[in-house]
Amino acid sequence: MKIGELGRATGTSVETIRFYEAEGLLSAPARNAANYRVYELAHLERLSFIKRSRDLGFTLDQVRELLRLADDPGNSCAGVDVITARHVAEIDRKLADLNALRGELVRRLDSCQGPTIADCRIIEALSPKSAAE
Amino acid sequence: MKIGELGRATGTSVETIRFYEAEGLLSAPARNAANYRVYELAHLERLSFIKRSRDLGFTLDQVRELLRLADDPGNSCAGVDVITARHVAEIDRKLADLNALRGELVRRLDSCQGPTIADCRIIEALSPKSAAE
DNA sequence: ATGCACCCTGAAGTCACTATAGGGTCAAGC
DNA sequence: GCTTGACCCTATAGTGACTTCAGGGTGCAT
Repeated sequence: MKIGELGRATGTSVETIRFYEAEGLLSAPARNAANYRVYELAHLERLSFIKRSRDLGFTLDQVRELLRLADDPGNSCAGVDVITARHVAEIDRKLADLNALRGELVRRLDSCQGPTIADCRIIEALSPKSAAE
Repeated sequence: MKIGELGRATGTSVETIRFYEAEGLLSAPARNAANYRVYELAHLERLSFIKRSRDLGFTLDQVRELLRLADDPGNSCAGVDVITARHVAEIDRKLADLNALRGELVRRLDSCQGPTIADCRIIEALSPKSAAE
């Protein structure tokens, strides 16, 4: 399996796969006569794991840790739980921030009536002279 | 007003102010005999505008555009509305993504029962052999 | 032999800062 | 007059997770 196939199979770009190899997340595969990377099933599985973790928003450092934990089936599950719970807490923080942001923006959009900048409530809200806080 | 005062007045770090100057967002102020930057009220107002916009999640490119629009009071307000509406749409996308993510993570956390990795539902969900999709 | 899709390396660019190294300035206190 | 400390300066590199670019090699079909 060449790098392009692996990319298509996992939904990862070729550049990203090479990047993961350089980062030590994915082990360097064998090379054929033309110096092309040749991947085995184990690589596909590993990269799928990485892709899923990234899609769930884990950082590369967290993925590294999850891989380390997953590699030993005797390990306690607690480490995984901790990483996941911490990640959920982080997401909750981001959700709260974004919701607050959205509220402010929509409020400003709704109040914008005049046709020119001089009457624009959004610009007005951003400008220091009308500072509301 | 020196750079440190300006920073305290706007809640911006000294490094960030110099960065904004290098980026062309904030015009270069006069210098005193010691080559220190000396800021006027106009700089404070401009930087406040930038800070507010950034706090609302606009990118520096969007801030640049907002500043350009705000500079001419005769401009149509429509441009500002478009930038803001686009930004709200972007936030909505992020909110949906984060909510979906959170749901998946919590579902996995809740279902994690066994004490070791071998029984861990989170690792299982990340591993390709149990691919659910 | 020519085109095209694919592969390779190494380096630089992205975003919005943050940090670091190595220095100069200024007022207060000894 | 000398030191201490807070402040200021420039230039450069680092962050995360890639992406893009420059400049080339490979493999197969036409």
